[in-house]
Amino acid sequence: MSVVTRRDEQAARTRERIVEAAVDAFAERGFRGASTRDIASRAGANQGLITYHFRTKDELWRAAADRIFGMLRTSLIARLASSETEDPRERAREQIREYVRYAAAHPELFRMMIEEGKDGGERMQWLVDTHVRPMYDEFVRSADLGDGGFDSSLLPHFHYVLAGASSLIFAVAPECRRLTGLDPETEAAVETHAEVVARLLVP
Amino acid sequence: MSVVTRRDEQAARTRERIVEAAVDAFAERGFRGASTRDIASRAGANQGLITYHFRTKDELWRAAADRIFGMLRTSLIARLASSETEDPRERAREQIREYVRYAAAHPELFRMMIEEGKDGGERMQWLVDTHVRPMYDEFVRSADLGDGGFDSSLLPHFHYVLAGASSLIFAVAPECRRLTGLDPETEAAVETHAEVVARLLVP
DNA sequence: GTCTATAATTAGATAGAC
DNA sequence: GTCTATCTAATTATAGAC
Repeated sequence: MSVVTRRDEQAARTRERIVEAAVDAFAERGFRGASTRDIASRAGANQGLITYHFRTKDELWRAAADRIFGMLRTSLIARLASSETEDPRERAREQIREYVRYAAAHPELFRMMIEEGKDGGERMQWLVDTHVRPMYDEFVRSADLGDGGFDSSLLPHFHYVLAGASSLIFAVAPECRRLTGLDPETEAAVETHAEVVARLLVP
Repeated sequence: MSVVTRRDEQAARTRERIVEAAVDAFAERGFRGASTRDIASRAGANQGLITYHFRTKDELWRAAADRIFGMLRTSLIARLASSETEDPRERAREQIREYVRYAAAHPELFRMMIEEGKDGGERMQWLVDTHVRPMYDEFVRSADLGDGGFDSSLLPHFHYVLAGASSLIFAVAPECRRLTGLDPETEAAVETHAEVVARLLVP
């Protein structure tokens, strides 16, 4: 049947570069603000290639979203498996710390959630159904186990408290630097933020 | 000198309508995503009028930002003055609840902070210097007084934890509805969220 | 002051050479 | 596969009639 040629590999690499450039561009400027010409330029490729590999800007956006959320999922799963402590509260804290560390390393995710979540458009619906709901279900499950189960009607509130408290400082890192003088992207700041959030949510 | 004519009043009302439409449009779509034609259309006015009243899209954006942050400031000051409890911790909680209520009523503010704070552009710098820093200074002052003063290097973290935890659920209300079934814009949900945030931050 | 008409850019998508 | 050239539509800002 099909044979993987050198040309196929080169094309796959080009496609990858475009997706990575798209992740950055969409996170920085949003769907409308990012232009396919700019994305192609960042990837060192031609604008026509975007049409060739992805057909439309919308499909390119979906490929970028797949990449962002796929990375989060594998990262969280890896850490969950390697947890060593027995105390359920300390385990919950470590999970929160890991979530904060990911938010620091990948502010794109939070920016994309805000960008699309604020309106009820098709991209938001696709994002929720495809990527956010599986993660939210996991959050609900671990919250139920971890704390002996509190009023489940509070879970949506806790979810958005956790997400907002963990991510905002990294999503607006340039603002944080100018406003407070603190660079939230240093490792020390990330660990401090992780500890603050973990201790507030699991006292 | 100058006399306020009926025509002046009409012009002032037109200007106001344009500013209000701009607040909505910029919050929904960001600076790039919002078009002056759309803003004029929402205001029931002509696109040429934006140039007449504001010269550029950038100046219109500044007028919209002035309006958003001006409303927050007057709202918070009014509530601070009317506080009745003596217990400093309960006073701090009431302040947080009021912040959450404002975030619920005006998700535009949070959306604008994210939209501009994520890059280091001129609009972010103007926004921080003009509107955010005075509010942050007030936050630092009241945090020092309220809790007998903790490590001040943690203040930036607490600030962004408070802002993110309070605002995210309302900033992405359509997503919240689809993901969890909860409509965060109902009064009951707002009060629940206010209580959750206040109790987490001031146990 | 408010409007219409339009100039100058820039966008996403297409066609076709190589 | 990758590129250049181009089409159509939408953008901000301007010019000028009323």
